Amino acid sequence: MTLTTSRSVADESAGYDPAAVEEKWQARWEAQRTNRADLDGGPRPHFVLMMFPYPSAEGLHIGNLFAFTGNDIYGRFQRLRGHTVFEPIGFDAFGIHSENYALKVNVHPLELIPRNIENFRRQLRRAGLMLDWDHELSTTDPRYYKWTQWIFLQLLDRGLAYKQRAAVNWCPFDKTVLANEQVINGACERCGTAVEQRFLEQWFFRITDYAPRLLENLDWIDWSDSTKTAQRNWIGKSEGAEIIFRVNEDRGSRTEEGAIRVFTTRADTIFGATYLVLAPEHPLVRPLTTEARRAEVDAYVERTARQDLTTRKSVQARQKTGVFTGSFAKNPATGEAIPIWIADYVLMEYGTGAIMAVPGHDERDFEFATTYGLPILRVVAEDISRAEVPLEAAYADDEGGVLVHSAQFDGLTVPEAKRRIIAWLEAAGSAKPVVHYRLHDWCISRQRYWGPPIPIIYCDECGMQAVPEKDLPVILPNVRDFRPDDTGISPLARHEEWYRVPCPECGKMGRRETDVSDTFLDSAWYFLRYPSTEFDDRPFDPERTRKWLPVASYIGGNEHAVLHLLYSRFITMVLHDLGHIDFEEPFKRFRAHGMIVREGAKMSKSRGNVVVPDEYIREWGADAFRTYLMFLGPFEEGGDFRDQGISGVKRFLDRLWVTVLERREDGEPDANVMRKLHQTIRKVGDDIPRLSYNTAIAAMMAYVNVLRAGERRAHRAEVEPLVQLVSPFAPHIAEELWERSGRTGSVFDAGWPAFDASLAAEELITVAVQVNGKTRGTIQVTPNISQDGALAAAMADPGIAKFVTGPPKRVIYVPGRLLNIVV
RNA sequence: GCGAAAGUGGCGGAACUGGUAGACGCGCAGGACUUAGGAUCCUGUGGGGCAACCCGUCCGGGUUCGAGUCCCGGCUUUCGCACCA
Repeated sequence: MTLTTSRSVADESAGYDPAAVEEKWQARWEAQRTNRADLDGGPRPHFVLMMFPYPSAEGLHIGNLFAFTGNDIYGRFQRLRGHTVFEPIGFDAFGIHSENYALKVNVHPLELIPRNIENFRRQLRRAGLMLDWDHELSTTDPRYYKWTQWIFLQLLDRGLAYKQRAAVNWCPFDKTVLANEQVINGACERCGTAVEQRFLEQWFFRITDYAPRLLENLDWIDWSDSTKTAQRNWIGKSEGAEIIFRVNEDRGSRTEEGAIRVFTTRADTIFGATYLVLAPEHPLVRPLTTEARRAEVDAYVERTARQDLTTRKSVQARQKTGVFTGSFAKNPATGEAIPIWIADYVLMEYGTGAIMAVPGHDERDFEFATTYGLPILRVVAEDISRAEVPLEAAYADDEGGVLVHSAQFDGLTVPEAKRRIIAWLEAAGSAKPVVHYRLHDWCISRQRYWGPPIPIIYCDECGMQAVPEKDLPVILPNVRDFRPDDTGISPLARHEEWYRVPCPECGKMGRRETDVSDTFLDSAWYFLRYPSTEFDDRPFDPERTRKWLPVASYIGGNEHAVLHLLYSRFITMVLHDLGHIDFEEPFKRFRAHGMIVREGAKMSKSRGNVVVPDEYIREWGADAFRTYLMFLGPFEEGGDFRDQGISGVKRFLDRLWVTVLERREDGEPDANVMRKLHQTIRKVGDDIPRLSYNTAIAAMMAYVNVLRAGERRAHRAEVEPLVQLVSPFAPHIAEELWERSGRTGSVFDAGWPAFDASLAAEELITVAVQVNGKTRGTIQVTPNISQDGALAAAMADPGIAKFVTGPPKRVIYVPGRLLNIVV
């Protein structure tokens, strides 16, 4: 990268000096409070939200800035359209990320985070975002996390928070538990270490209670499809039946222990269920194991327990293994006794932890049956005539086939058979229709230091007590020794002076809960806090909330599709149900932005190809940098950052600058130019709401090219609206040019230029002429010309007429676009 | 394996509900102005052909007057989910 010769503001014949212009306007915005929204009095409120950043030591990265700029352009546009736009900013500063970094550099997070935030503030100001700094928040501020703790208590009160000893994901590197959503392919999403299974007392939120609603609302909220699909998959609804298999009937067992409940989505295949499989952790494994099989079964159970989740769940190691328990169950459809096995491919955490195995129609069961020589029956066939064709692989199609070898159900289609067989079994008391979700309850406790303490006190007399609301916040103490250890107990537990506290009920000495809550709880409600940051006696003011929420436009990365975005929806629903807010979906519109790569490759510190925004802004200016980021490609798809490309955008801004400054005030504007102007106004105004920023910029570039063609100087009426069009993208230069056009006040209070369709209409339009579908030329005609008129005009063109070798068999005329002559 | 999206010049990318493929920009080539240019301005730029023209949107079929766009089959890439019963 080379430095362009810096020009003074005085020498402006070829361009402008972004540093001077941008500094001037950033200072003026600050002094005149241009970017502050009047939250109480402002008309037509419009809340534009961007995912608040984690204030890392490295500073703002390109992905942040890409998202923020895209959001800012949308917000500025809405403001120009007459809305009061609230564009707040905050910092997601709690969490393992910060804590691990603090440990690494050996600086306390209480010192580190304010420093990082200060750097972020500087960078965000320099980027020219229309941020309302009056409502800045940080999740680490006791004034904020007081209410994070309050939300916990709301859930606790409603029975939606509970503590349970459970198998949890434990990261041995970060030394903490992880939510299921934070485990990727059996590894910690943060450090990549293989996650272990541990049994610990943990706090959970009953998000599964909300699974149906979280799923159903996806049908009507205006979100990116990719995000909705990701949430649907994560919630993972599957409809099926629970079927009861009686066991050891020969021994006369009729107790509950004598029954195995299995979950299946393929009740239609029950005539092909030739064995059962229990998860090794299943409580019935022990009672069902016969003496003869005990040693082998115990060994297998123990082996599985030792195995870490990565290996167990990994696709590579999916060699099916299992052991026969020695017991049999009765297939309720056939009445036959079928063997009961245990195998680690059945997971205790899903369904009932037990399955009926149908090797003929399930790949996993087929593989298992093949390995252990269990019978494989065909009960579904492509059609009746193939009923006796042996299966070489599982036939798992659950739509196309028909039933065979299934007694009175033979010949039914699979969907029909599902209904009929479930009903038949239900009548006999051995089945019921059931819906299962993959979604698990949200484990929110973390055995770490850097988070909001969970507001609970344990008393030997009174048991578990919620910290009374008047005692909130429970302040996170400033302790020097916050390194987590391998015990699974929070570092706060080592600080007796903090955790010793009187019981709020009886006053005797109790002890505090020493776990802190998950960072994702902090970020699951921050948008509710923004409009109400000045109130300390309530989490969100009812008036303000009614006026500003739900969020009108939310923009963020799709990496949060199942974490932050799902949790936010859940917390919002809970607060709605508790009567605190009158809406149940937090974000009216959400759009996922794309990713920025560099020279076709992913950016990463290890590759050393990270774009540092500061450097580019210093050299090219924030306006050029913003506009370039938006010009790279479709906002929702991201783009490829190439260093050379930014010069084109800077050139565009320079040409804009010169054109506006050289404008003439006398005479009349050119009708042709005005036509292009209004076409551009329409195009940009259409493109911005759809986030098609790259094409909006292209249209403005094309218009500047029109203005600069030939020797003429542009008229004021031709350039002034262009300054308004550019302003959401390049706010500083727009303000400067607005002022230099003799206007007073901010361009952002000047409104959006009016579009006049009559001015945009062309007098003559170009119609493509095809002969037999091949384009042979164009004709210039009036827009309302008839088909015959267009045909006559085409035939008058010798270059076209020569292809018309006979009388036209057919003529197709698409008005204003195309004429096709078929001969 | 399942699900979603996408394959267009040397490159990033345009093309609304099927209607002039390649807008806009980068790069490149030539020219102007210059002591100079990695500044600025002008011109050209999908491939082939002297030309008339021909060929071109991952590959192969199809529907249509007309297909980058729709349908069928295949290939490739990216991103989710992944022994979920």
